[in-house]
Amino acid sequence: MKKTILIYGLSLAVLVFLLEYFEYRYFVHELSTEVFVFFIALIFTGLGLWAGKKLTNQTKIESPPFEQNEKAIRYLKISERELEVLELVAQGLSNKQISDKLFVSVNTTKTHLSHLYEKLDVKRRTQAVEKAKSLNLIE
Amino acid sequence: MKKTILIYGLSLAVLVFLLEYFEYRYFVHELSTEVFVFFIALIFTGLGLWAGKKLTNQTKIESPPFEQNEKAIRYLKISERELEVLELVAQGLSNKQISDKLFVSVNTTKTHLSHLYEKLDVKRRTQAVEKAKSLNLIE
DNA sequence: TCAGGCGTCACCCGAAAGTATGATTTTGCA
DNA sequence: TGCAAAATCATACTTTCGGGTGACGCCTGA
Repeated sequence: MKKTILIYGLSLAVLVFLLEYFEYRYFVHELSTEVFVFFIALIFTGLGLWAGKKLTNQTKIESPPFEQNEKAIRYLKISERELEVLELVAQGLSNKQISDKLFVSVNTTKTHLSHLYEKLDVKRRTQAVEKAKSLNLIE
Repeated sequence: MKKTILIYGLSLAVLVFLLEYFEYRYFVHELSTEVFVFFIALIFTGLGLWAGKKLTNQTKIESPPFEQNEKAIRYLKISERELEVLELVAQGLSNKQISDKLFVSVNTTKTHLSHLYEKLDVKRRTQAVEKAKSLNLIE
């Protein structure tokens, strides 16, 4: 980001300098002002395109990692443990497998899930996963 | 896309015309060439940025739609009906709801699902959805 | 200090999901 | 036309889920 802006600024300065230099020394008598302006326009359009690409690319790499995540989780009052269970459910694990992974009993997992269903306002685990993903709670 | 290019071209033409017009008539004696070039650079950088944004946005809307979809489905020998069931499962519907939606009995839905599990090499519906999405079979 | 949230666990029960097997009809293709 | 795959349904059985209820210890903030 900073680098992009820096490069853009430098290019701008250098180009302005060069163009003026050549304008004064050689071109002004041979080329019309239209052509001069055209080249400047062309070059800076290119620079704009390049800078735009850089900037949008960066925001596209930086933005995907959640945002609403935390906010929504807090709003829904979903606890740490519940979120862990939710993530494992989303991976397609059974209650038993989740329980083993978290070193708790199946009953505990089921309790967490019940609370999750209530908070997410769903009835089944598949719906919970669906909703959680759409809310960017997980993945 | 075409519209973007058209607008860009028109803006370019109009600006070049205007700038030259003003340059000759009024500015050339009051403003330095540096300032003139600066404004042109600024304006065309903006145009470049704008055009770039438009173009990248379009490619981002056009590219996502599946590719491996069909190929993978054929490879896994997943039938029409099975795919329908799979999609409904991914939406979090129960076997009963799916059956009602497809006007078949719950047993039929379960049969389709069994076949799906076998073809996808999974044991549960949540895993099936997980795998199907990662293979771009659905969504 | 006490209420309330969190995490843990248990038991019960009914519903949903999944397995296994077999049968019939439809359909596409050789 | 005939066969294989697909689609349909059924019956029976097992496993997993999910709901409801209650309980216990821990920690935190009022």
